[in-house]
Amino acid sequence: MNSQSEEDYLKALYHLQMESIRVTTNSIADYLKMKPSSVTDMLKKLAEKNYINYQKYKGTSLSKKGKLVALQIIRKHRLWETFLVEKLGFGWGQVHLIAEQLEHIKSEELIEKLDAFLGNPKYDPHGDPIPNEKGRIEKMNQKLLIELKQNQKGIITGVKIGTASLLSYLDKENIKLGDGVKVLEIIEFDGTFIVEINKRKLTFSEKICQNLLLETYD
Amino acid sequence: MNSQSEEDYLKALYHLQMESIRVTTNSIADYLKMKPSSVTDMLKKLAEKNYINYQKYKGTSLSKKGKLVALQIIRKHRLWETFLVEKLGFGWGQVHLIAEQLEHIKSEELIEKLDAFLGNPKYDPHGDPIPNEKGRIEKMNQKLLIELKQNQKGIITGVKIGTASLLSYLDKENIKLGDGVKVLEIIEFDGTFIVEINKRKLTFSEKICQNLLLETYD
DNA sequence: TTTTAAATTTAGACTTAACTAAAAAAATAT
DNA sequence: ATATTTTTTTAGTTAAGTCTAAATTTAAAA
Repeated sequence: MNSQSEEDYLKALYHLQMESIRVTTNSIADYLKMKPSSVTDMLKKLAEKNYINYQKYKGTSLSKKGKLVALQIIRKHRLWETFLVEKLGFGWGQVHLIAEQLEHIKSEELIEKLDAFLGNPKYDPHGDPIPNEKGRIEKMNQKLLIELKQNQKGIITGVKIGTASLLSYLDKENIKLGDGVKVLEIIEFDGTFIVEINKRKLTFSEKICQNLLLETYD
Repeated sequence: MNSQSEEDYLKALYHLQMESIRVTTNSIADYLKMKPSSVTDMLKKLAEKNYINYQKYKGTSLSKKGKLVALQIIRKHRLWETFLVEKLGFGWGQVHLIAEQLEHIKSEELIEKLDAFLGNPKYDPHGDPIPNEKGRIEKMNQKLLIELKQNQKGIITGVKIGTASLLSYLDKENIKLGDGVKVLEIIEFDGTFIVEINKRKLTFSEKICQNLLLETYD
């Protein structure tokens, strides 16, 4: 059985590995808001348990075993987020901290029953894919809004970075996952997009377009 | 903010206080499967925080403040148990250990939304009352089956002690909360009850009758 | 009432997971 | 190629929550 702390490290490792294969001690410390010396201690422990490949001064990567554990925690996190939004009516932005706690609850059966209760969802409320019990993730054909050309269409599937301020802006404008988007016009001068969502005409800054993920038909 | 361990002690104190007002160090140690010396340490800490009234060698009782915290944890525990049984389809007997973990999740909003989602239930799947946000518990007029006379009727509301073997027996016989019971006959020799439940005639040993709680009409 | 037994507390040790400060290794700049 | 800076590790400390063993207090028995 793994401690909460061990699970947090494995999850962090997984996320940091998305960016670069070799993960440094400092980047983990940054991510988890801890001191590098604490990270070193834990890395030794995780290496001992064969969850990571670790060599002094050389950085770290998840082993197959460690990656599986990380994906199972991410699975739990995303299923709980889905529950909180779909069933309890929380907003996009409010669920992360709670799911961060719930993901550590120990019970295989619980998570499989929760999965079934939610209808075996493939994606969480932020549009991130939910790994299956074996850690498999289904990738989808996603693009950022900013990559689209005039008159192209897509369906909102998530955000690139789930900043609270972005999520609350989307909430306020009543924009949800699954909403269809059509690019009406792109203003060359400043990269602003004029789009249509739910029959409403909206103006998105370049920064917003860099953060909205869409599934496109192409 | 209270630690998980502190919460466990407060909850234990509450349950032990149902039996006798002064709770002894050893009884707590027994209940929590810890050593008495560990209990003493924690009692000092809880006294420091004004959650309990504690005098060396004299036993303990919950303060008003401590009782409220205990009741809020019990509230969470019972709401989660209700969720697990009603929504996820767990059986009576399987939910305790999972709820024991879930009860420590920190979020006022979560628990209020969960409560609403469940339809503000008054009783959990074991028939135990669910305290409200302020720690108020509604008592009901409950009797043990063994207290009934011939021809009296009642509705099953819970069990006195939720032993796994009793719960699984009830599951097997397909006996659920809310089922009506009528006492057809009491065998004087060994205290066996012949009862009718869902139009079926069943024989209950004295021991079972000592553990089945009913709401009666009198 | 004195002795013995049981309950409780104290004292000191251990584990986990954090920390600070200093040493060592690696990377970068001159 | 050497000096300097940055990164990483080591060594030692701390806090929470547990433990064992010994000491103390209270309760029960002779």
